[in-house]
Amino acid sequence: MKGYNYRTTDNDPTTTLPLWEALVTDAVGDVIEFWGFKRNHGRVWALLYLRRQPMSSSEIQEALDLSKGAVSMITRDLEVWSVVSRVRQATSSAWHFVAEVEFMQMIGQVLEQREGQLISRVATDLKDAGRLASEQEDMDPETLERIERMRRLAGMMQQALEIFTRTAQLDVSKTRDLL
Amino acid sequence: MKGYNYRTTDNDPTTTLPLWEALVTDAVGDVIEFWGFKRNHGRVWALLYLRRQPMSSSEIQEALDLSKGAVSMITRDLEVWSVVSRVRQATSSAWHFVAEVEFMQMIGQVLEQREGQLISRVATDLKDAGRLASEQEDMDPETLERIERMRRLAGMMQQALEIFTRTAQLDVSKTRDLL
DNA sequence: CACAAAGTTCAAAGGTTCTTAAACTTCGCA
DNA sequence: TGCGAAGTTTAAGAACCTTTGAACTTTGTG
Repeated sequence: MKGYNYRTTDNDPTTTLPLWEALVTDAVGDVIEFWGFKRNHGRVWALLYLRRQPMSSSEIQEALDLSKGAVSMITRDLEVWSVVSRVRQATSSAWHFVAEVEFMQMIGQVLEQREGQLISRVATDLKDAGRLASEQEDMDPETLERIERMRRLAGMMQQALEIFTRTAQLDVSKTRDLL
Repeated sequence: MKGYNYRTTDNDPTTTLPLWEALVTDAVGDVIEFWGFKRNHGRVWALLYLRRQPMSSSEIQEALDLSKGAVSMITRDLEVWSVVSRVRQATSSAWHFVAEVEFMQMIGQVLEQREGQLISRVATDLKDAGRLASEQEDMDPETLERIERMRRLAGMMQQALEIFTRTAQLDVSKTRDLL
């Protein structure tokens, strides 16, 4: 969808990350990007989920070829969304991160939030438009009807999207031990 | 979501387009942009739908403050997607455009196409990753299990999205005379 | 406390997408 | 056929998003 590529070094990344791990992290990165998040959000989560043991920022940074700042920002996002948590390791003074498994929940939450903002604004604007149009002198009633129909269509989209997010979450909880 | 603003002239666009029309076209533009299309696709369709009579390229251009090239490209897209059609007017040698009403159909089609491409690629990559990982010497079976679980999650997303697109189209056909 | 390591922030760089303007092509008509 | 209007294509540029890298702040430990 976006396809940014900021790799500055020409080093083969497989020298630090096995191909199979790269395939998995990139695949999850693609999926998460499709849903409107950043590719690296998915890559970091997938790496932590695969490794199954806490990783430090610098380990993540090296494995995925990211900058220190990027790892800081991405892990903070993932933590806010509750899909990653921060733990202490006895052997090190640095924070380590582990993957949580509630992945669809994050997607559903953010989609519903985005959708809500959009639809409420659109509904307001279309209502205003209808009011202003009806105040016009030589207004065709058919035009007013069309505005009203668009308003209903927007509401329908909202319902459909709501159904989707609920279904997606339900499917996950149905097979709760999937991840 | 995107929100580009290339308005070069500082002229008030309401001098050429009544406020209520601008509200409607912008609202539809916002919705369509949310679905991954360009804002101006929605604006042009909404204008044609509101006006209820064929409009020439230059009329669209002036009403929505677009360039000649932009109108050409946008109308071509809309025509390919069958949400706008091109007609001849007796009074003019120029093509005119009218809005079709199958709006959700276009969204559903394009979503399913995008989704299909993505999911099939992800499925392939995760399958490859699982195969490569299982060929490793000291591979933990639990890790293989996690790759397999991600593969299943991807399939689940596909199903959920499919349900959504079908539901959205179904809702429209149920109320087929909505628009 | 001091200092070193870890973590955060943000201006600037790098990359992608969209729009425009101008060159180019096609179409309608005399 | 030749001309002008209509329409299409595309290189250049504007706007936007993401990442980086360095300065800055916080944290842990002797």
